[in-house]
Amino acid sequence: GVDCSKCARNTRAAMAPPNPVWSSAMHTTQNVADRKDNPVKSWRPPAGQISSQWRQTNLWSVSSIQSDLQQRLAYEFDRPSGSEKLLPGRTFIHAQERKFDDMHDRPTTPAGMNQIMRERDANGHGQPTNLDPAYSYALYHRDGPHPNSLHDPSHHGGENDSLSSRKVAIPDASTGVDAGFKLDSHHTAILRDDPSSLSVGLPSNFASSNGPKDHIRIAPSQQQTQMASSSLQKQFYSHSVSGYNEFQAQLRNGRPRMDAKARSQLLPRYWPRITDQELQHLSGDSNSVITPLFEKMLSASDAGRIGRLVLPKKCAEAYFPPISQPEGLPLKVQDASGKEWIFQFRFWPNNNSRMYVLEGVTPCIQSMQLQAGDTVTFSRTDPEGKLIMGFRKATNLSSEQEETTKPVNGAPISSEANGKVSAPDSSPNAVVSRQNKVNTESKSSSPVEQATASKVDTGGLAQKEGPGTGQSSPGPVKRKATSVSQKIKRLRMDNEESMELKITWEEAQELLRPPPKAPSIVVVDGHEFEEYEEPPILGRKTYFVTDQSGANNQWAQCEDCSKWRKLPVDALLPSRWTCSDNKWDPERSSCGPAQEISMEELAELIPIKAGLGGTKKSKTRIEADTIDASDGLDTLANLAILGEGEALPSQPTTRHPRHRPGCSCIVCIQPPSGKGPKHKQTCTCNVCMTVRRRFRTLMLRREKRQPKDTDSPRKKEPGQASEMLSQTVSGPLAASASATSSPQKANVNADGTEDMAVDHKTTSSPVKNHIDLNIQPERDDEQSPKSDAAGAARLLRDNPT
DNA sequence: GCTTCGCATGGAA
DNA sequence: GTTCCATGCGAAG
Repeated sequence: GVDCSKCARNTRAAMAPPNPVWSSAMHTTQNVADRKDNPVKSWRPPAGQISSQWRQTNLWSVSSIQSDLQQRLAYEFDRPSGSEKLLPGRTFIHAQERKFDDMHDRPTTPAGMNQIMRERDANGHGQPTNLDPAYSYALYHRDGPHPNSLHDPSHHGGENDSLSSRKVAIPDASTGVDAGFKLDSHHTAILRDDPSSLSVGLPSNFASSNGPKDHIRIAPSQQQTQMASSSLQKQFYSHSVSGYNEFQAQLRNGRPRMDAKARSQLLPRYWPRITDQELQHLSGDSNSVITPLFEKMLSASDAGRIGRLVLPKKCAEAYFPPISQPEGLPLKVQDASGKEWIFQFRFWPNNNSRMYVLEGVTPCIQSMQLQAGDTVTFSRTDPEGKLIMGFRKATNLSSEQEETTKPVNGAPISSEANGKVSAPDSSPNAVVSRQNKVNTESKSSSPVEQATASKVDTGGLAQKEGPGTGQSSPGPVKRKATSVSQKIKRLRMDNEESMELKITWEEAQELLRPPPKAPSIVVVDGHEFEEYEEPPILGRKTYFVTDQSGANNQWAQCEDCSKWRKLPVDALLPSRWTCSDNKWDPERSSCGPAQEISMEELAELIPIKAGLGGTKKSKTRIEADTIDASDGLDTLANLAILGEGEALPSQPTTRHPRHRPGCSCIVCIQPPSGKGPKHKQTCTCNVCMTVRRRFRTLMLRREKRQPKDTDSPRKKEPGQASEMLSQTVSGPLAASASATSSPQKANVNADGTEDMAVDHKTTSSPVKNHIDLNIQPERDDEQSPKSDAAGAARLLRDNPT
């Protein structure tokens, strides 16, 4: 609400044009050693100060027109919607750059950023500016390798995956969601006939529609992230990409303000993720164009007292002036408070390459109270060409919070800047930042690192060594911590996106329907894959039940009249579904006819609707479940809201943790109330086998808990447990099946309480005992006293008698 | 003995 | 296998 689009647009951010033409002769030759501890206060660009000279002699700035063009281009280039647009005039610029490239002796300069420029030229020359949201959305996601791409494949591993992975975009946002299936050829694949595959895909009815043994394999957990993120991205970019709020939200999410090709060249950890608030703060009242260049998380060495900040090679060569001598050049850098610092930009020969460093950064780092793990950002102002150094504290709520509210160098930050700060907790980054904080704290818990930190803390300012980066700590610890830090950062990048839409993948799964177009069957390694050329679409949420006769159905609610209609299990409903769409039951193909069964009966069938229609409260719940599914994204969002609501402690919980309608877990496949055929004692079906395995686990655990209680009759040998099992299990349905799928029965014997008692009895008289079918081995530790065997075991332990 | 400088080393990408 | 880069370490001041 406080964001000002006007201001934001003034603070133009841009993908940095790689290395403007630097000239070593333009830089001050003052001995940095003499001045690096004396930051220049109130620096004004007198005759040819570094940055302005860069610009004045920059071949990019041969005319004011071009300068203006560059500003404009910079802004457009940065637009998320135009991230890959190429700009008129770039041809000339490239030509100049190339010329410069040839002129300068930079023997060790790799392809680096110059390639980026050429690449851009090749890709985008002549490409018209196109701000069409859909178009730009597609562009934003089309990060796949370009035919002319020179990017290093290594840049696409790990950290970059979430951003570079190809995704399937659905043209019509109202009918589907980009599920982000990461498959070649933009295809969606469904694995068939693989009993080991995790059935977390489409609802079971979908499987049945495609063959009785079908399973949906959703391979990587990344899908959750991608689906959520891509959904939101679509919201942002497809629907109102030009709106500043969306833009701002995108920025808060920390996506890099840079060209996709630049991303492919620069390691992701150096992508500038500067926010508009930061930019606004950096630019102050001027109308300068702020061009984020890169950022770097400070290592222990960087933040230590040595005063050397190692610069990423490609960043240094791309954005800092070229240097041919190891001594390098003094660089003036302005911090967010306007204070000028002079660093020595130089390099060390290293393995036939160079290692670029900024020397003399200690005072600046200390002034900013930075430590290892924090991030410094480098930007450039246009047309002044000043280098701006910002920072982001790793432990603070958000970067904009940090830079706009915390005094820098003692200088209070303007209220204007403060006014632009959004509520930290409302932004996705808040969560992420909390994660960072946790990470930092956890890392600091290392005694070695703590000791190191205290040892290093000898500076005038409180300069504690950063988390896990004590300068003198043993190598392995330190390296490991550094690695962890990087991995955390990568995780954060993923999480930033996954937090954009609070819906779990499992929840989303319930809404996914196969695309209408029939799949082709591909056999890979003996497994049949259904390969869809289109991603799944969002459908209406339905509930899959097995009625008292054992028939499988699904139930859906009419969007108009809210009546529930029984449908065949293979019915695939669109996101908006009404009785008139009920082609399966002509008698109830309009809103007129009453429901086939009462709400009470329906409540019996739909476990998640605990107390459905039975109480006022439950009615409220079912009303709440009548979500507006007019749009797929809305459906997801509404579902997310519902999911959050259901997670509230005050809400009645279903008896099965994370129980999902339509799932095929041991609990959910049970007929309600113990009805239906009973399994034989020798049954080896999945349910019975699971029950046996669970029982064995339970017994083993109990033995571990009571290892010294040798007199206890409950102590059993593992073999005995198995033995008992064979005596005890007479089939899952005989074993308290009624407890498993009927919430209404939750308070009676068949629930976990009884299971506890049963369990207890089992130890003394196994033959008579039953097994709790609610118990799921993978959910041992969940807190569900009524249905959780672990809770039962705890009760048993606490009340051994 | 301490600090700084410059390069070397080796883990990670 | 190569490159990057965090940091170790010896030499010099």
